Amino acid sequence: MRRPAPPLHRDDPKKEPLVGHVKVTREDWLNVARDILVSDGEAEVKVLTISTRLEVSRSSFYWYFKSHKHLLDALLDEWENWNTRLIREHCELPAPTITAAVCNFFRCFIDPARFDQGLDFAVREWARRDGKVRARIDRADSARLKDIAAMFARFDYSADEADARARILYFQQLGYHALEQTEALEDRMARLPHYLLGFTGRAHTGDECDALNDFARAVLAPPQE
Amino acid sequence: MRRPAPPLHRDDPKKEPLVGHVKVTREDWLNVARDILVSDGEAEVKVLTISTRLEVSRSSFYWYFKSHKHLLDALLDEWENWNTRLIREHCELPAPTITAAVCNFFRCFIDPARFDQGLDFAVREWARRDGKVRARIDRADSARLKDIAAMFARFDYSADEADARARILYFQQLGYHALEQTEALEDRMARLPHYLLGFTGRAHTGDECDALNDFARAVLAPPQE
DNA sequence: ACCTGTCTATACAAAAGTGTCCAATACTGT
DNA sequence: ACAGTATTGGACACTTTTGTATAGACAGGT
Repeated sequence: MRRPAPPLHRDDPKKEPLVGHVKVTREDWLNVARDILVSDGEAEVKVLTISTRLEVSRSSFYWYFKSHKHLLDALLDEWENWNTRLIREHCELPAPTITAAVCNFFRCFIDPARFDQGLDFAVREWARRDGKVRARIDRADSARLKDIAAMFARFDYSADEADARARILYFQQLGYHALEQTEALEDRMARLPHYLLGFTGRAHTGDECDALNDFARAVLAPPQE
Repeated sequence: MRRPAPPLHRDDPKKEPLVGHVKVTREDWLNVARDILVSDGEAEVKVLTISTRLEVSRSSFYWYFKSHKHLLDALLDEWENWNTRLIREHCELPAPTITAAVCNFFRCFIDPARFDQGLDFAVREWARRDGKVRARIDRADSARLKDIAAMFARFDYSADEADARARILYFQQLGYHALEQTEALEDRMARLPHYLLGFTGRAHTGDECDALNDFARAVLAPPQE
């Protein structure tokens, strides 16, 4: 049914003879794919779009990646390894006080060369329509919370207290929206000690606006009785 | 080039004769489309998907909507009218004090039957890859901020102070992520008075963790000098 | 000069999605 | 029951996108 392709000739003399043409690598495909993922979302990560931006033929893609799905998997691997490892490293930095340690944690997010917030949010959005991605997000969140809790535990907070403060810090960083999308995390937030609930934004029933007063105090101060 | 379709017969006796078959309306198409928009994002709002869920033929769609694009436009109109009007109405509710008025504002978001946060975020995500949607989001944000500022102004805050507090309240409600996606709003946040910047999360450079202490005080208290 | 492995281009196939046409069907009023 | 209108289904055309087959181009070693 399928005829063999006719012989091909590079018969367009106007076309650059590839002199000085920088070779496209697997990394290039990944980088452009990641850019599109962050700026336009997973649905826009298309083989044709990337190949056009790289100015190579679409089919070259299949030399580097088995399929479109394998590219997306590679992006996910990259994201999970990089972002989660960065948080762990920042949490493990030596610090004289818990306040200094929390500041180290913040620095991880402030420097765009470190933690890639855009990528993290893009993956979170992706997870909304893909259960497997959601599972990886949840796993990554668990790992990160564990690392942050370990940071508090180094300064003699009890396991429970360290855990609660880790959730608050992480939530504050991700913002309300990320939490909305991550049911597993949301469930954990719902079980926070009552006196720490105020500034999570969940306790704003109208009578408790004042509860927001306690952000830094609640995170850094010793536990109440 | 196109042959006329052969005559058709409903020749499958197993098929329900549509007795008791509730007629599908334009509203039904819109409702399912909105559900998919909220749960899976704009890219998944497809004619075939909706028609399958409604258990009608795909082509029936074109009786109610001129095209796929017209459906998306209708969803956008719905969103803009409903959510923005709700915020205005809550801001205009009579209240004895500014604290009570802010609590009214919060109620709008707490009750899921009122403001549809999921829809708002879905539209914000959509806006990331569509300039026209972004323009409508920005217009809606401006209108909402104006309404919130008017609420503060009713309690004798100056125009500038009312405006600053409106931005803080609205930002707190949308969360960090929504702000990230809305350049116009972000630009306005950057021009807030310095003494109100602390708890926006933008000032966490490490030395200023304590600045978060002032949430309710900054929003509700009289201006500092 | 020739071979070999690596990368790229063209052609083809197939699937999914949108939009159009028209006949079939359901509903409404008489 | 009948006619006319509103709504739906089936076939088709077109586009976008993924995936496959195979030949061409190129660089380095022999």
